[in-house]
Amino acid sequence: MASESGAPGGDAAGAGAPLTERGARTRERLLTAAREVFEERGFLDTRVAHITRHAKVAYGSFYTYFPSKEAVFLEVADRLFADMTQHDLVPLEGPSPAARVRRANRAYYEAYRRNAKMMAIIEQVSTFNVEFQEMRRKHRAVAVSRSAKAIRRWQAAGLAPADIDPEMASRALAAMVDHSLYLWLVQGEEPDDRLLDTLDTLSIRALGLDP
Amino acid sequence: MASESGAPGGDAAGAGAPLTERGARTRERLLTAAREVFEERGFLDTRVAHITRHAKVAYGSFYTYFPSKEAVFLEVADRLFADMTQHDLVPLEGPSPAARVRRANRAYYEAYRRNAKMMAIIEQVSTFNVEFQEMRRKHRAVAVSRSAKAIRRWQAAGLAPADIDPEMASRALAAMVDHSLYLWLVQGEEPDDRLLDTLDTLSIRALGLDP
Amino acid sequence: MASESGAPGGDAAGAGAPLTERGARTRERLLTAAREVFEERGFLDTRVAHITRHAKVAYGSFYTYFPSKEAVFLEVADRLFADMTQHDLVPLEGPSPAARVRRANRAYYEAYRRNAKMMAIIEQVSTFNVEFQEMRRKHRAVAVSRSAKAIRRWQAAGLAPADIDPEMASRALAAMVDHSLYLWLVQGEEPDDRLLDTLDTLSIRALGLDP
Amino acid sequence: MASESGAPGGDAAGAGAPLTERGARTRERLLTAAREVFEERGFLDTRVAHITRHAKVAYGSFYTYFPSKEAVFLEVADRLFADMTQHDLVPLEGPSPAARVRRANRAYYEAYRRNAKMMAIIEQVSTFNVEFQEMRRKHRAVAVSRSAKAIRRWQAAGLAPADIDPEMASRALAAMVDHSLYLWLVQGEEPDDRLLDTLDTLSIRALGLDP
DNA sequence: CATGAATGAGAGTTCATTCAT
DNA sequence: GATGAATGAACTCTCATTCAT
Repeated sequence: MASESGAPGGDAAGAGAPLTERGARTRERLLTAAREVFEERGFLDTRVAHITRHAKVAYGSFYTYFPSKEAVFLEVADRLFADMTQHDLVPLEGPSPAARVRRANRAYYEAYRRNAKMMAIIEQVSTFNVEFQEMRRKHRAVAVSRSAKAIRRWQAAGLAPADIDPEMASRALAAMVDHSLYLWLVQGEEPDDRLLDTLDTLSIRALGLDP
Repeated sequence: MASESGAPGGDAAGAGAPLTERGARTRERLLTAAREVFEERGFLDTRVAHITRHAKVAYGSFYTYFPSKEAVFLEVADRLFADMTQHDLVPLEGPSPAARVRRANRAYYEAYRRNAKMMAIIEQVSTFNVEFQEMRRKHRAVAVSRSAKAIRRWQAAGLAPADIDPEMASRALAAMVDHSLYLWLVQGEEPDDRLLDTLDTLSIRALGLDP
Repeated sequence: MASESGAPGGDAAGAGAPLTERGARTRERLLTAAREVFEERGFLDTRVAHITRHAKVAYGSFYTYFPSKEAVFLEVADRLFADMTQHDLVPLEGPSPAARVRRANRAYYEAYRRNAKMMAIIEQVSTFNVEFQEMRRKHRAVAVSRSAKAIRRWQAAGLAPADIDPEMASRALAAMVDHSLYLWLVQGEEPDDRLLDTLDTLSIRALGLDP
Repeated sequence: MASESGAPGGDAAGAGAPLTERGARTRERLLTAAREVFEERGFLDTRVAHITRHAKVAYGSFYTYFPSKEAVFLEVADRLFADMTQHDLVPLEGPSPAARVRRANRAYYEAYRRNAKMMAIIEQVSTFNVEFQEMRRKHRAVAVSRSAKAIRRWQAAGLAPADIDPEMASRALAAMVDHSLYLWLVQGEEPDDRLLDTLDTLSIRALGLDP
């Protein structure tokens, strides 16, 4: 599956990976073009012809590298998720739980803003493509369980109240941040920069952390 | 708003409201069938033929009452929103802010569960239909401003901390509840009934209410 | 055939003629509306619904009086031809052949102008409806043979050169007048009132008449 | 003008000019088939499927080269007009005005007879397609102004009476010839070879030329 | 007679995918 | 590999005509 093989050379696409230098370049051009076109028109309104035209590649060449429109999208999304979860790799150790919540929220916000257009399309595809839903579910699960682990640690250290369910709380708060950003940055809900502060404050209060 | 233009009596282009009893029945059959088919297959995979077959009317009869697939959907969604927001009309006066938050969350949950399948489709359509996005935005705005007003009242009464932005907080918490239910009831995220309690607890804590 | 039964009460339409006073009025309303709508939108773009709406009559009532869209059109055209050929009945005796040519041309022009919109539609229908072509052919034949007879008389009286074929000449000159008016009044060819004088002059010269 | 936008090389919306030899052949097959089918069934009764079947190509291939039925028709008509006006390029210098009128009439007659079936369809389309009306108007204007210039020259040389309006006269006579041929060759008016001679004679007499 | 709903055979157009060169 | 033509199953919407009330 694409989520396991983000790097070129994997067998994500189902079509033979390019062996030559030239092939690799063409494939790359198609991927870049695909992302740009998807962002511009959405998945549904994107035609394979749009992608090849944008990539300045022959129509037929598309199918040399990708077995279908879904396949390119999956790979584009894969790269995006790599970018989105990169911040998680940053050492989460820091001065205080509250500070770390704030930092994580901001990092996610930055990543979201950077990829807002694709996030919109990802949301779109998630509504009808089961394979893709599964991919998202996995990504979410990883993030949620990481947060849950942190909460559990804080509870053990007496920094967070014990009556909170770590899994459920991280699921709910992730949903809050994620969807708030979606409504703001994708659906164009009236922008308001107080929102970010509010998300921090609510998260911290909800978890009973010392601000 | 859709409830004014989509309802019988409007003069949507090319389709008219039925003038006879019989026509009204056919229209109703189509609406019911439409909802059932949409729930079954999603908006994109629904064909007008599916709807008419399900309603046991001729293909062409569909266009006697609706100018397009989008139009029936809008009307189906309109009815759904009416049902979803009905609970808001319940008097919000109650024993305590925390109790009222719980009650509102539960009411929303019940409504969501009742309409989960359609909510999925509504999410789908929202990702590509601008007109429909606007309709949802308005519904959200109404709900959010109502919650904000409540928060403001509680702040004035000293029942909630003053440093919370009522608008932003209600936006964020609505997003939390809404999206958590979406991931659970629509996307099939591993079900867990602790989630509901967690949503209540987090909401109440986040708002600094006395549990 | 419609051309033989222009008056209500004939069996032109194939549907029973109206027996009651009320029926006659409805039928009349439909005929008037039909003409107006045909003139406005052309035959092809006219829908039966347009006609009934315009006549403020129920959709189904149309088929009480006319078996098809073609049938109303035929009857509308029939009335029009009656108006167009009325002027032929005016005694053609006059001071001189040239004067009579002029008078006939002007009379035709007046009639054409009066009915220009319908003439356009008639031309349209003639291009695909064989039955209708035949109707027009008959009308033309009558007019042409009448003119031919006049030319023959003038030849016998020494007022026109004998080397002209009366039938062919009247066919050709009728075509000239008819089509010139068509291009002018229907196709919107740059209007020019010198055209009428030219038609007279050319007709008279072509027939070798003393102006 | 159609000859600029309809011809290969234009970028008519949705359809492109073939880039390969093979594509050019397919396009040509479609054009030929289109003309044959149009002649056989008329514009209105022609289906795209008829054309593709006749050309032995897949249904969809039609839309590789033409954006619509109208578009092929425009291009077929364009080619026809090129053929119809070819004779105008023949040097008009000749023994006498009368002889040149005769020659022009005969050349037009030959062209008309060669293309009679398509002329019928062109007439049909002209009655409802505005774009196409404009195209015909332009072609007519060119032909008429050329004749008018000749008449003017003859008047200057004293070969034609000065009281004739050259523009109007050439419009009227063109209408006469055109429509007479139309009624004969298209509408199947009783054929008569005296008609051609009569058209010559009337034209010459009408213009006051020395036979 | 009047009314308006019901019918369903088309027709044009799209576009992912396959294939020939 | 690259190129672009070829394919044809869908799908939506129209509208003359028929029918039930």
